[in-house]
This record gives sequence, C-alpha cells and structure tokens, in this order.
Amino acid sequence: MKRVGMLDRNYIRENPDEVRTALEQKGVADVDFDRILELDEEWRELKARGDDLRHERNEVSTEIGELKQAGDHEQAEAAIERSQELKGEIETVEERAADLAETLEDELLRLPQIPHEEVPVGDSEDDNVERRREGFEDLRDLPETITPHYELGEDLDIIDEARAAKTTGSGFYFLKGEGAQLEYALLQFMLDLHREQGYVDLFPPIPVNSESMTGTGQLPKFAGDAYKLEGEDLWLCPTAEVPVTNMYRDDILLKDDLPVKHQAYTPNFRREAGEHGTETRGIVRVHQFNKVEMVNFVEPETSYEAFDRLVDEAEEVLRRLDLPYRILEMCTADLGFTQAKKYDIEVWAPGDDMGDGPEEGGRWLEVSSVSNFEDFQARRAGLRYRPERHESTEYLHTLNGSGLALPRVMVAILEYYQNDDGTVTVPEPLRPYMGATEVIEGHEPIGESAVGAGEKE
RNA sequence: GCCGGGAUGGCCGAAUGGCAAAGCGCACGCCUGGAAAGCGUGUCCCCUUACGGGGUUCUGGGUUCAAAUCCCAGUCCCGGCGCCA
Repeated sequence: MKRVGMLDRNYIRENPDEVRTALEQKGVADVDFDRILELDEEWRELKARGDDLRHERNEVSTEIGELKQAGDHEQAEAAIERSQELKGEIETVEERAADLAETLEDELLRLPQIPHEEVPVGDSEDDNVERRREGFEDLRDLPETITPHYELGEDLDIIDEARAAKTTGSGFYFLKGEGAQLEYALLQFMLDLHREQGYVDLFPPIPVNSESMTGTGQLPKFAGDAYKLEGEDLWLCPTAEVPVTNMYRDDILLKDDLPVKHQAYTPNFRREAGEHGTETRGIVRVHQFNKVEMVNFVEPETSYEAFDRLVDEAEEVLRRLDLPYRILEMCTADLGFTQAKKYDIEVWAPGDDMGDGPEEGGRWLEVSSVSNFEDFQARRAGLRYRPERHESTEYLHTLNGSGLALPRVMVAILEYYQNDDGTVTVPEPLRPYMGATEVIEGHEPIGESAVGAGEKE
C-alpha cells in the first residue's frame, strides 16, 4: 500500500490555517508549509496533464489492436508512431511529477499531528498542567535521610553500573540477585494486572525495520535517537509501540475486532543522544530498559474514552503498589510529533531533591506516557477497519501507554520503600512474584575492590 | 545457505502479449405482510465542484506501440535438503 502523509492531503488543502496553528503551537519550525501547498498544487497540475496524455495513448493503443485485427497495417503503423510520440511526452511529464511527489511525500511525513482542541496551549514543558496528585494523603514513615537509589543499589549490591560500563558502556547496568528478581517480579505483576484489564499479551521481535519505524513516526525525524544495526535495515526496538502497532500494518480489521488491546513487554533501546551530562548516575536515564506497553486500536468515535481508560489502567499499577504519583497533561509545545493528546504519569521518588519535586521533597519521575494518536499513525501505517454500515474502509485510531517503564518504578520502590536500616520493604503485591520475600537485604559485594573499600575482609 | 514452487480485490480464484473474469462476503435498492431466495447497483488508490479521467496483478528495474503475462534484481510465503540454541 502506498504510504501517504500523516495528515490527510485533502484536510491540509482545506484547512491550511489549522495546520499552521498546529505547527506554531507545537513549536515546529523546520517545515515550510507554504512550499508543501505549492508542491501539492503543482503536482496536481502535472498529474492532470499526464492523465490526459495517457488517456490519449490508451485510445490509440486500443485503435492499434483494432486495426491489426482488421488487417489495416498501414493505418496501424501510423497509430504506432503516434503512440511512440506520446510515450516520450508521458515520460517527460511523469518524471517531473514523480520527483515532485517524492519531495512532497518527504515533506508531508514531517508534518506533525494536530493537537486536540482542548489541549492547553503552551511554549514549553513549564506550561504542562498537573491534573491530579494521588497517594500523598497517607504516606509511609520514611527514614530521616533517604539514600538515593544509585547509592542504595550499590550498597545492597543489587545494581552494578560500573561493571556494565565494562561489558557494554555507560548508560547500561547489571541487576543482581534481589535487584534482578525485583525486575522480574515487576514485569510479571504488571502483565498479570493488564491481562485482568483485557489485554492480550504479545512478545514481539526486538529489531524492527525502517518501514515500521516510519509507520509509528520515529522515522524520518528521530533516526538519531535509535540504535541501527550495521549492514541491515533494522533498528533496535525503541518502544514496543513500534512492533505492536505495525503488527497490523496494511491490514483491514473488522468492526467486531475492535477494540484490540495488546500489551507487550520488550527491552527498549535509546541512544539518548545529547543527554550526556545529565542523569549520569543511576538508572533513571539509560540506553536500555524494560517496559510493558499497552496498545489500543479503536473506532475513531471512541478514542477519547479509550484514552481515559488507558490512563486509569496505567495508574492502577501505581495504586496497587501504593506509590504516590501525579498526572500531568502535556501542553501543545510538549506534545510529541505524533500525538494529539498526551498525559504523563510521574511517580514520586523521594531520594533526591531536584527542586521540581513536591513540597514533601524528592522528585518526579515519568513512568508512563499515555497518548492518543487519532488516525495519524493509522494513516502512515495503513491501519484500517470496516465500519458496519459503510462499504468502504476507514482509518482506525491508535493509542498507547506505558504500563509501566520498569527502572523508574524500581527507583521509586528503592527510595519510597526504604527502611531506616538501609533495607527495602517489598510492596505486598510483588511478594508472590519474589518467593514471598518481604524485605530486600542485599548481598556482600564480590571482588578485591570491595576489600580495598573496607567493605570486606 | 542450496534446490524447486508460489504471490492477482475484504476472501477465494481465472485470464500466458491487446479493455484484469466468475464466485463468496459486505452495503444499498427492487421484490415481500415480514424475512429468505431472487434480481439490480455498488464495493482499491489518485486527480476532478461535477461530468469524467488516470492508475493498480508482491516491490523495483528492463523489453514492447502495448506486460498480470516475457527478461533481470529483490522481499515474503510454501515444499525439500543442509546447518543450528
């Protein structure tokens, strides 16, 4: 199926002002929208001219067949000559048209999704709006001083960043013993919970090709954020959204199939280019992390209901773990390229005072991002369905939400469930997944460096 | 990795160089007391206010006045052989 731009061409032609407003509100400066309109206009003229020439050629071509049938070779020769002339003319016109179409296509792929009309207009992340704050009314008794997760992880010997730098590089980490167990427990817990909410599990392939990356909107704009495999048209999965959404690419679903709700656990790989110097300690910003992702395919009229439900389904993870959090609505400037509306869920990590946290101290960590893409991804990826009362297909709406990103939840647990003696209480719902372990006590470190540090005799 | 076979609409499936069948499904209409059956129309993409026109047989090239059809390259599927945690 031919890829079309993310926004409907007819819509762009008929509503240029809405597109301009969206570009402005999203702060997209590298798109020359007037040029796109010109390209479209010019392409349509060439298209019409090419169609006329082809029409004539089709008529001549039919004539040739008839003349040959009738045995009139002289007339047939004349017609063949005319047909040859036309061939050249068509080639000239269509070559130009194809060039224009290609340029236009590239430009259209760079046009961002238009924000939903109720999204708060803003210039930067400072204009995001906090919608709710949950779980602060009945806080745990916390230690006088909370050790940040990166120090605690080292103390308990459950997170090892230094040795991962050796095997792989900075921005990666080993989880060890109870650390690794906690990771598995969180995974199983989240998957079981979302299964209760009606999600069907998927375990997707981790490398994805360029067409998939384009379908969900990572390409062409964000190529620099992803890891590319050398010599292959393959990228390391930056989020399960990519394989899962593209799973039904160019498919036509039935109305009865909808809503389709899938959850997928995958590792996610992100280069985080340009982020060096911030968050270098700990596992808050890393190049590889596990995440459970929820993806919904729904009928267009229901996508905003689905959005609210998706936020609730993601929140449920934090509610059950009894971790305090807040819900943030992204303003137009902080909406991603593909998103019409987006809420972030930020968990409270009390270990580090970063200034932007709540009055209780600590900081907010984004653990989920719930987005409605409306028909933006569907159009790029050819995701359609057949409504009952129409004979033609329509683009469906896609949504997704993390449910949740694991390392940051782990950070919140290590800090919020920390005890005075430096151990960590395992939240109730996770215990069945950890062989009934109630408290993480860590292990003795291994190796000579521990002796030198006075941690081992 | 090697050898062979294959890819045509939502589905199935014809056409082997000269207008891409037929069937199923679906929608609408006629018929009916109502339904079924039957009959008719429609059912991909693009341009066009419309009338209408163009394109489309996995993808990309080539041959030809003309390609679903012939040639080259690629992708994926099936079968066989090989290899393999």
